Amino acid sequence: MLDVRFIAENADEIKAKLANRSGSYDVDKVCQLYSKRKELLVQTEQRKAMRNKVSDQIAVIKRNKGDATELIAQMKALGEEIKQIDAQLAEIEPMLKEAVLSIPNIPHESTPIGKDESCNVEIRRYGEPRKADFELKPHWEIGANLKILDAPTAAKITGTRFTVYRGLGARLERAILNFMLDTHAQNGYTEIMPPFMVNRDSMYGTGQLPKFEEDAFCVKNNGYFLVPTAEVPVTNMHRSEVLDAASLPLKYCAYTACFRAEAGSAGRDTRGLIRQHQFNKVELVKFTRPEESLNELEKLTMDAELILQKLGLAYRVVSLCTGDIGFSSGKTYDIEVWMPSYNRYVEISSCSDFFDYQARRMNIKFKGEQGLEFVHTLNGSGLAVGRTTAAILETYQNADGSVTVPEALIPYMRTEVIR
RNA sequence: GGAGAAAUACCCAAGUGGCUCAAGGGGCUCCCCUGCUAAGGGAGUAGACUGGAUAAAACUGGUGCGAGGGUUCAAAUCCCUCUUUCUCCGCCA
Repeated sequence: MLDVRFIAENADEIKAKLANRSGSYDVDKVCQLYSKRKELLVQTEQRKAMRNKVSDQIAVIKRNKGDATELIAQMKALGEEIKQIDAQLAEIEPMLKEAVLSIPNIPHESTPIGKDESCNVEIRRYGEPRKADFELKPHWEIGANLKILDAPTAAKITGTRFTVYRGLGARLERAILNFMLDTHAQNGYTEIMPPFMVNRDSMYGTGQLPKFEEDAFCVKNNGYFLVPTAEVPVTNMHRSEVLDAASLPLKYCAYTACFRAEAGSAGRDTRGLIRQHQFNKVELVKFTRPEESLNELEKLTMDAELILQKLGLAYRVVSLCTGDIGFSSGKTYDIEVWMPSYNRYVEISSCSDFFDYQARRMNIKFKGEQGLEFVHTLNGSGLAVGRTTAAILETYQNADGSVTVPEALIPYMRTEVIR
């Protein structure tokens, strides 16, 4: 979230910057509630100061066996006033919080301005899209033919948008995620295996709530949420902490299954591994000093790209425009892998710099030269495993229906061909 | 799931309604003493978050004893709910 005071004092500037985002946001509401709250706060605090002072006097009188009936009566009346004002405050506080939480991050000045994804800017490309002298099949057909991906069985045991991986398919998925974790660990990321369920506070911390509740799965028993991404548990590890400045930047990588309701995407990407209710992902998370965060975003993006390079998959990097970046993000690079069945680049990683937006929301600070400051948080997929599997099957497919295992994965697969 | 105990500052810990706007240790920081080290002596160690005031400060208010409510003129202290930890029982990969 943004600083309430900052919003109140820079309302016009903020409105102008948010106008480049998609959606509309009620900055005025924040300002109104803020000034109302401030007014009430001054009133109640003056009365509390009085009460504290007189209560001390009463204590002295009582100790000297004097009569304080009159003062106690006065304080009783004052207490009623305080209670009334506090009740009004208790009504306004959650409204103000809600209003502030519903304001998204301000796009960074280097984020291209534009209304939707057509205004995203391509930064660089790597590799060549796969070409072949036979007709390339989509991964769901390759997977079904090799009996390594089984959507009908998943539909039977669970429902649509789930997949059963079988045999070398299951091993391929596991090989990819192990390869990703090992590679990131070599680049200085500490491996984390977090809970796959989180509480409500964590969902607020990273911004999935309150606005996007319908996208998440909630467990009926205890109100926990299935993680939509490892970003949620991993970033929240340091919620309400003061980090050791010398330890920054903190770098974590984590594998989790990710669970998404995919509300509003009915009919899109219904075949294959591209859009599932449950998918595997390795996530990269960083906590940095403010002045280093943009540079760390570049490095994080390259760390994610390294996976695709080692796997020999063609991709491009795109800088998302103001209309397309996520709610909490100030700047985002998407990495898009070449997917032959789509005949275009498909998102496989989203690397974002949240600046101090999440840190303020989660109260994560470090002790800097100027005293306590909010850290900057960043994260990016490194990478979505299911989509990587899909890209490998399609890119490395052979005319006979078999799939060559990319060299980097052979130690993990213990075979050179899936047939 | 059941029963009991606990949660106070960096750590340990005292404190059952008003001279506690939290005692005392330890540790840490600085200073004194000393040729150096040890020992000894002194000072500091509740910050954090919010307000008011100011050109900016100095100054000043509120909240803070696991979290949130309540009782009271007044709560670390009494009551309720929740969380976490420990002990025992049950269940269990």
